[in-house]
Amino acid sequence: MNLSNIQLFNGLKEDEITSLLGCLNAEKRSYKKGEVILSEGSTTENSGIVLSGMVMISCCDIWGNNSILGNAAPGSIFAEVYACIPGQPLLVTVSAAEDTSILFMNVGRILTTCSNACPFHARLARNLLTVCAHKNLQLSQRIQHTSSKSVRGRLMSYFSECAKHFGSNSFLVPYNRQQLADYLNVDRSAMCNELSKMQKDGMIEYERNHILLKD
Amino acid sequence: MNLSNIQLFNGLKEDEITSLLGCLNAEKRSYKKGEVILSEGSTTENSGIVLSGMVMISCCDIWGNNSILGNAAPGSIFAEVYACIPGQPLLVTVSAAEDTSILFMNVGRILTTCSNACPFHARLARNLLTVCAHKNLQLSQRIQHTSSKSVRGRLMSYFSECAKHFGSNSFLVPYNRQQLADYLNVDRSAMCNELSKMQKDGMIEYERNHILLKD
DNA sequence: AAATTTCTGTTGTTATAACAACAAAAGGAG
DNA sequence: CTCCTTTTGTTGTTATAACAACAGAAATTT
Repeated sequence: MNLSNIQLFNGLKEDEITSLLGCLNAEKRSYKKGEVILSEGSTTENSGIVLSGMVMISCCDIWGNNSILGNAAPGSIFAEVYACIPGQPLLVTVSAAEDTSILFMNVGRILTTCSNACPFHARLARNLLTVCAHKNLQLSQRIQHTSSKSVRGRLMSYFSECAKHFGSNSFLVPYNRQQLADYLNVDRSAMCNELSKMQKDGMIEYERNHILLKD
Repeated sequence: MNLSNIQLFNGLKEDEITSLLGCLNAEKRSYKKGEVILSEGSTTENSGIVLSGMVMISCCDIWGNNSILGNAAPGSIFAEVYACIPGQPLLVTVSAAEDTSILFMNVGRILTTCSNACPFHARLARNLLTVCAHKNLQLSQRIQHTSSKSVRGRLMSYFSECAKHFGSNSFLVPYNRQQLADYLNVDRSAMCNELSKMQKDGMIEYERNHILLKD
């Protein structure tokens, strides 16, 4: 992952980024598939940037209902909200969906101390706001995708979004079946069932994670 | 509504706020109950601050499923995300839950033009980030409250949050039954039904919008 | 105060999603 | 290649949420 392709560092030059990494105590860590990176209920000063692999952001209620809020692919940042609100316990758990390496940094520092020690702080703060706003949109979309009461409605809402995002009716879903079910808050087997009905009805064709949305 | 009590203006003095309002083309407007303030799909440069009344933030899919994402009481800001991402069409509709007055302002301006023309811009930008982060948490919570597959689970998740927020097991719900059902994505009558069962089971007592959560 | 509208609670029916259990396929490890 | 694990698809049963329809209460209007 090239650091200059990261949303958070948008508009910054390589050497400026290097200098920032020092400011923010950047530190790289690796995780095996399935490992928990940040736990619901804990606090953190650090946000993470996914360098490689993939992380899932999920929450689990006291009855054991697991819900996926979203994922973060290489280049994406997570836990930036908690960097902006010091002391706020995490409402979510972040875990590695596959072997993953993360760059942690104390992003919140740009909001408090030495706001002019580094000349690029202002730009970083603006980027952080943009990232935060986009996260907001992602959450709104996830809410929209679960607003239908039927499994089919939820799948169609999500697939339509995917198609729009990929600019094609043919796309790859970044979740396996269980994860997709947890994202849409439905039962996996009911969802598998509905997928095959939708294929019979000619709405979609699929082969594992590859979906083709018809007309 | 006293402007110095508004989150967005946190840490600013009265006269500084007055000066800012000029910078950001602030403009006050009033809406009758039920009126649409901002429409899904449109774009806006303006964010709104609720001065009095209440607004609902909702979305409606192509099949007519209406979902409430949240509300904004006096002092709260809405559409700040769209101020941070110029040109992004609204994913939601904002409407007046009762007679409401709104202060609109071009908040996004602090991110682009004249970032030093006004000495309070930096503070405002920081506040905006905080507000945005809090919105994020609200959306995460709304997702959590709909993660249970049962109506009862959703109600309990929401009520627990209310009790925590009010610091008491006795609290007022800011939604009527239909709105609460739309917030939790369940059928209203099924929800009413479940409420009375929960009362029979001794989990809650209620009288209209006043809820008492037992033990 | 009367009339109208909106909101809330109730009931019964029906559709459907959850659940459990299993078989088949795919992927990895030795 | 074979064994083992994980993932996906399928089926049947059951619980439950959606839906429709209505009555009573509350709020609003005139």
